[in-house]
Amino acid sequence: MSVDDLTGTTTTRKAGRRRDVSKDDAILLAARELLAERGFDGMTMDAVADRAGAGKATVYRRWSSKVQLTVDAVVCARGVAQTVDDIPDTGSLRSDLLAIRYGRPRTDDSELMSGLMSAVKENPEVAAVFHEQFVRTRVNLMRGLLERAQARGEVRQDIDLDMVAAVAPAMIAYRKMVAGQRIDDEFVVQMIDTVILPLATGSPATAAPLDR
Amino acid sequence: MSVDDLTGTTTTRKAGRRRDVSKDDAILLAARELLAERGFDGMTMDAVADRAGAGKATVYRRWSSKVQLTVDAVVCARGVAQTVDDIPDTGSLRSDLLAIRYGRPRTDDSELMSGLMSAVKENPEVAAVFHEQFVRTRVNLMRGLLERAQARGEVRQDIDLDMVAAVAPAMIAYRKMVAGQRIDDEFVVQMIDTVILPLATGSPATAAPLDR
DNA sequence: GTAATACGGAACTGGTGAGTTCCGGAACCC
DNA sequence: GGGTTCCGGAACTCACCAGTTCCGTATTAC
Repeated sequence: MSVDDLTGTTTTRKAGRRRDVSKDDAILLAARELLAERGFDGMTMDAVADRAGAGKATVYRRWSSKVQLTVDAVVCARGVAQTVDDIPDTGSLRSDLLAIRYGRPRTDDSELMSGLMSAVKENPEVAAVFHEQFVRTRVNLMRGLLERAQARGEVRQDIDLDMVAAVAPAMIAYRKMVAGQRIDDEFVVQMIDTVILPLATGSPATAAPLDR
Repeated sequence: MSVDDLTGTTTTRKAGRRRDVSKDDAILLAARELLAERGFDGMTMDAVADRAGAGKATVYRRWSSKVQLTVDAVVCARGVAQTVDDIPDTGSLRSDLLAIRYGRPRTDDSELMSGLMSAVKENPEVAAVFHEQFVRTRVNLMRGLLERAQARGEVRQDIDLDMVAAVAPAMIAYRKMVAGQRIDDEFVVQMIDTVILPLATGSPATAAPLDR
């Protein structure tokens, strides 16, 4: 017996080897990588354990099923820029939009996204976390930036915010997952200049204020 | 022996029960339905045979593998409106766009599309027919309509045709497959009026010329 | 009729993957 | 050291599914 937890209640400090918490991260990372590389069906629990340098028993000691592990892995993959507040107000919508892209040090999560698609169809639990992570967050961010630009008087008042906010996420997801093409800077800049800005500001094709 | 084919050459008319060609269609239809309902992985050959009222042996007598059957099923699912020429020139881009939707008696193929996504990732043969059927065709159609409207002077000359042509397919695919929402007339009309037309014509939000 | 072929259905093979169990060993508390 | 818990690894069960084979029957040409 020992008194060692923060609430001050008496607990039993269990004897024996303690669980190696660093393995949690290794397993989650392996799961994310395999999800991105091979998709949900292609991600086998053996492969996850192998890549994490763990035994399959260790994985199942911490997560009760493949679905639970998948959900946790995706939840823990949170990107950097979640809300409007994470993007400093640069004073111009164009710069704000470009700034999103540079707040991304982590593993390309559009891969993760397409890897999850198959699981979304048949698993409501995965679908829920997927929707929260990859749909709501992105559209909300776009919407926030548009509203901020509207407040600055940069963007028309009469646009359909929800519709316009969905354009960029849709085009990026489409190019990546459906058309199977890369999302490079060139595409993103071109899309912002020829679609998003004209739509938001109502001005012509925004003849390239080239700052790159 | 008998002389019965159209070229007049002597052929051997085989004895025995003849292959029931109507079963080809039944099998292809069953495959398409199951593909749409359960996706590629969820479509089992047993289920296809069952639904078609055929034995599995009969299916394999006609298609050598699940992949081949899938490819044929998708190829045979061709929609009605393939090219610009199938859409009569109504004189207005808005009407042209709305006309696309009404040339569609067949089973909702956005379901088919999302059901195929998983197979696209890992099967190049499926990916090729998918791309031809669901990507190239749609963007080309959009591009054709835009060019026609440009020739009428209805659409700005300085827009990025490829980019703008991709917007509608992207938003529809995104809403359906990623966001998991329905594609109803309301959404399509709203998208046309608040995104596509403003983008193409450069005019404001096209204050609803309501003709429906 | 007879031989040939297609049919539906069922049984079968072989591979794969989720989840479980067991082992010898390592880490920890007392 | 002794008891306890975790570890990696391997072997296992169980279910599912692609593809094959076989059977009794139906259809056709001769």
